[in-house]
Formats: sequence, C-alpha cells, structure tokens
Amino acid sequence: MTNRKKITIKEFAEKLGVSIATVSRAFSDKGRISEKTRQEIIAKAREYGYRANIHARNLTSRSNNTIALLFPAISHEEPDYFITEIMLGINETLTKYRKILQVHPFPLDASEQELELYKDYILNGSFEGIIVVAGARGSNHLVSAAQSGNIPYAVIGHMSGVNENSVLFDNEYGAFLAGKYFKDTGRQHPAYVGGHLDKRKKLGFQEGFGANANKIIFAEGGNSFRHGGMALENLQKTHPEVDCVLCANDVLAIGFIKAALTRNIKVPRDIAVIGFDDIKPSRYYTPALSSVSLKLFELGECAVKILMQVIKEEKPVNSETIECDLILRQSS
Amino acid sequence: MTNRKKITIKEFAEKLGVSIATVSRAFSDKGRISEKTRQEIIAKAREYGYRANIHARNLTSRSNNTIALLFPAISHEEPDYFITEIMLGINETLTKYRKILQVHPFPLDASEQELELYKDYILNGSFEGIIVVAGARGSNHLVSAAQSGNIPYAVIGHMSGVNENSVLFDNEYGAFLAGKYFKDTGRQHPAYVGGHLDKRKKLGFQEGFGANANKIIFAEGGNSFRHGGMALENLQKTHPEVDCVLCANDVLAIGFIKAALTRNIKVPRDIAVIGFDDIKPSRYYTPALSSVSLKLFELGECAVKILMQVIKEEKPVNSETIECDLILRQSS
DNA sequence: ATAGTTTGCGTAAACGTTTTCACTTACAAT
DNA sequence: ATTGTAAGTGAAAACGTTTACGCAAACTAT
Repeated sequence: MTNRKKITIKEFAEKLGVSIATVSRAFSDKGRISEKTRQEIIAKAREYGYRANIHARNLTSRSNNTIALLFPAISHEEPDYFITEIMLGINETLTKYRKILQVHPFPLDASEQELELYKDYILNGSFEGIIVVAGARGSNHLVSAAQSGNIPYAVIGHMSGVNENSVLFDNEYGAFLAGKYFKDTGRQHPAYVGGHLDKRKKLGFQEGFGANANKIIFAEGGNSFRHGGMALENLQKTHPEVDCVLCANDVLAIGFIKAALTRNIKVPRDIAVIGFDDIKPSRYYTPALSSVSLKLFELGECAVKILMQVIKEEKPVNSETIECDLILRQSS
Repeated sequence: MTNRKKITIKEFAEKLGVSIATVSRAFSDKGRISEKTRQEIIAKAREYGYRANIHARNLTSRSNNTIALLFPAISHEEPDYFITEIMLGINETLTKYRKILQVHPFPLDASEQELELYKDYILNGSFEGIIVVAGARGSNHLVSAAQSGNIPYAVIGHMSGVNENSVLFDNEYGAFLAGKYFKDTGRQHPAYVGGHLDKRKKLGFQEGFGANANKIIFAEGGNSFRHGGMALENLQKTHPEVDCVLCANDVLAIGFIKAALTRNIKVPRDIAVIGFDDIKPSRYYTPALSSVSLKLFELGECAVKILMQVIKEEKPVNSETIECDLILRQSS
C-alpha cells in the first residue's frame, strides 16, 4: 500500500536534526552515543519506518552474514531426506550466530558446465563461508574452488583429498556395532549390501563379526529402493544360507526387506536386517527398521561450529568425528 | 594460499590502462563497448583474478537476486519431508531465473518474540521476495509483514486472509477421488481421520462418497505417527464397523496402519486406507500406501512463477491451483 | 582555577560498484 | 569539404551505509 520509497539515513537524520553518524551509531553497538538519544532515534525510526539499507551495510562490513550449504540432490524423483535433518541442524545453529542460510542443491553427476556454474557461485562469494556435503562426483571440485578463492569452508562427510575442516561419521564403528550384534545374537551367515566405495562400513562390519569375518558375503547394491530388492534376489540365488544383512543405507534396507517379504521370507526370523542412516521414516516401517543412526542434526550443528572457527581463526581446523548409535527395532 | 586482498575495479582498471566504467561495461550487457575490448578485459580479469564485488553490485542494483523461503519446521525430532521436495522444485526453477535461495525454517508454534525475529528478517529485506509455506500458527503474520513492507511474496497452501499470490492444492478434489474410490469398490462404512481445520478434505471426501455421505465418521487426529495409532484405537472402540479410512496425511496413515496390523486387522481387507500427500517413503511401506498425491515439485515451480510475476508486474496476481492425483497402491 | 580525561556528536572519507553525461573519433551521407 | 550520426570511452556522481578523526562540552582530579 504505502508505496513511498524507503527513507534513507540521510533523509531520516535531517528530519531528526542529527547527523547520519549518530543515526548509524544508534543501531550499532560500536560508537559512542548517549542512551537517551539512542532511544529517541529508535523510537523515531519506528515512526518513520526507517530501516538501514542492508546492501549498503553489507558493502561497508564486507559481509552479508550468510552461509551457503551445497549438497548433492539426487533428483526430484528421489529426494534425499537425509539432507533435511542436516539442514535443520545447520540452520538452528546458524541462528545462534545470527547467520542466514542459503542453499544450493547440486546434481549428483554435474556436467563440466554445471560445475563451473557452482564454482562461480562460490567464487563470487555472496557469503561468509560454505558448507559442502560430500557425496556427489563434483564435491571436491567445489572445495578446491573454495580453497583457491580463500573462502572459509567446512565439509560434511568424508571427501578424498580433504583432511581438515570436516565432520566425519564414524561409519566404521557403526558397522562394527551391527556386526557384533549379529554375532552376539547367534547369526551364522552374514552379508553386506552396499556400494564398493564404502570400504569403511565393510571393514567395521567384518571386525564386529569377529572370528568368522571371512565368511561375510558382499553383495553389490546402489543406494535406491530398487537396488535393495535386486540384492535380495541375487543373494537368494547365490547364497540362500545368509541369515543377517547390513545394508549401507536405509532405503536399500527397506527395498531388501520388501523383496524378502514378497518371497515370504520372514524378517527378522529368516534374515535379520540392519540399515544405515536411521532416517526418520525407517521407524514407521513394518517391521520397524533397525539402523545405525548418524545423528544428522548434531552433524549439522558440528559443521557450523567448525566453519565458524575457520572464519574466526582464519586457518583450517581439525576434523571432528560424530559417533554412531545402533538403534535396534523389529527388523533384527 | 594467495592471501592477497582481492583486487578492486579501480586497481584492475589502472593496470589495464582503461577506465573503471569500461571494466564495468565488460561484465554487464548494458552500456556500449566494443567486442574486442570486452574480450581483452575478460581475459585479463581471469589472469588477475578480478571479480566484481558482489556487495557493491547489490548496492547499486538494489537487489541481491535472492529469494527467501519460509517454511514451518516441526522440530528436528520430526522433520517435515514434505518440504524437501518443494524446496527442490523451487530451487530448480529459481536457477532458471538466476536467483539464489535462502531458507528460514520457522517454528510451528513461534512465540511472540520469535515471530518478531522473523518479521525483522522480512522487513530488513535481504532478498527480492519471499515464499511462505502455510501451516504454522504465525504464517499469516509473516505475510502481513511482507504486505506492510511492500515486499513481493507468494504463498504455498491455503492461508486465512490471503487470496492472492497463492499456490493452492486442490485438496477437496483429491479427497473427492478417495471418497469416490471407496464407494466404487463397495466399502460401506467410511471414516475420515484428521484435524478439524481441514474442512475441505472432509467436504471433498463426503461428496465423493455420495449418497451415504452422512454416514462418514470423523476421527480427530493430529499430524503425527502417534496420532494415527490413537485414531485406530478410538475407532475400534466407537465404530468397529468402519471399513475404509481417509487420513489427512501420510504419516498419520502409516501410524494408523501400523496400529491396525498390530491388532491383527488386515489392510486393506478389513480396512482400506488412503493417505494424503504421497510423500516418497509411502510407497516403500508394507503395504505400500495409497495416497492423494500433491505434486510437490510442481507446487514449488508454480510458487516461483507467481513470485516472479509479482516482482515484475509490481502488483498481486491471481492464485493458482495445483491438481491432485489419487495414487493407488496396496493399502486400499 | 587549571589541566586532563571522558563523553557525545558532526564532518567527511571510505566501501566498490553502476550509470549518466559529455566528449572524441570514425564513418556515412550530402 | 561539411554536416550528421553512431560508437567507444572516461570523469564524476550516484547508491546508502560505517567509521576515523576532530572538536566542543562536561565532567574529574589536582
């Protein structure tokens, strides 16, 4: 309605009969100003609808108090719910630092061109720092860009070539817990379903299972529901004796269980299944999925703390590792 | 590594022996400049690492090409996956307009103080416009703030008092489809589980069921998994004859089904269940959930288009309605 | 009373761009 | 040759803040 142009500090100061410096000081906590005039100015500001122009502020302060989050987005057909929780953790923590969150989902398999686009975003630097979630093919190029442009960054997850500023999940330990649980509950024929890149999960699983570790069957499985079903089918053909399975992620596990139920294989009686990530929906499945929980919210929280430290100290900081829990439900 | 301060347009222009105006023109597509010098400048810019300061740009252009998304976040205990898909739709569309997305999850039940904080964000206006997702108690206060501050906005979902700039879901029609399906498949005793605010869903459901509409049982249910279970328990006590149920959202439906299975009530044999929203995980449940699908990605897309129109035309535009589909799976 | 310190405020110079305006030069039309 | 038009460039004025510096007034300590 009030289509009046926004009032500037100069016009506002003139109306009040003070200098623009005084007005500026009324809204900052730096310069010297009497409490009395500050209150008066703040009151008048409300009356006249004066608000400092944010762009001018950003120019002088050389910052817009914004942090960018770059994360892999599979596609809208199969969004990664994983990220929602991390994002909420990040946001809640950023708010404490009075920072704003800007998001850049980027393709899992970005083309050279697309990658340039994202690098540009980074180097144009409309933010104080970035948080990159590992997982996409191009992730490390983004981090390189940040490094070369001297832009503060933090990384969530393991990324090859990056040893600092990272929040890592202790996947190995999580898988260890799963292996140990299967052994302790008397399972005899373990299998692991997941991508071949996830060495640490395999390793931990083997360690946990202990003595019989060499018996573990590895089944290739991507990271989709469909892959889980395929893994079950394959295992039934090649190793029908398998009686417990660790899946590299929850969706995979759900797909696996669904295929098993379809074949009238009982879970957990015939095969016990444990997933990875403990995404929220997992607990609602029937049977409710046991899973290695990643504490995603904490992950986001930790990433922000690391980034803030990097910004403050102007040098890289040590990576941190977030522990995993084994959440036991009906599927194991 | 190169901790050298970033070079400014003035320094850069001096090195090249041209004026700053010319440099500026080389990177914009407005003023007149010969193609030859433009290319030279762009080449040199790469060499010297010159990039226009984004804050100064924003100051002169009075925009930072950023759009803010405000959405209700239940809490990190129960994130709303709903939003992920909308966000991806919004982001993908924004990218086409070369805009950047900023996110502000805000509490479902914000205190007066928190609300002020969000209003401040809005009025300080570090963006070109905002998209508000309806659903939280304070949502309409945020829209009011935008209106009073003359800030372009678009709304996703129905919000009381807001008739323009909105993307609406045709919930009524979706519920109609569910009601009709139940009638057509010979169900006799329908129930609706959901909050009392969602009048349109109830209404559509009744219409769809037709003649016997007055027989429909309404069961109060919030929007959590737990509420779904409670609804089942209550219905069993008060109306054990119910043989088909429309739930106001998927999580509710999943909770309902889980409770039914626990009591050894077969779904869909004894009770057919249809959910609402068709969130991605629903298809993975056992039994896979039938649901009224909201086309969330399109929703986001549409919201952006509306907002861009509002920004361009500098006046409100008509609301649009996104249709629903009934996706039939195993639970009905 | 006097010198020294503190407090409150104003002037003016940044901050790093974009853009208007005016000025050359080049070229086309007479 | 002369005028008119267009193209390319530069000087300087915005854009709306923050802040360094300077100065007067008001305290404090001698």
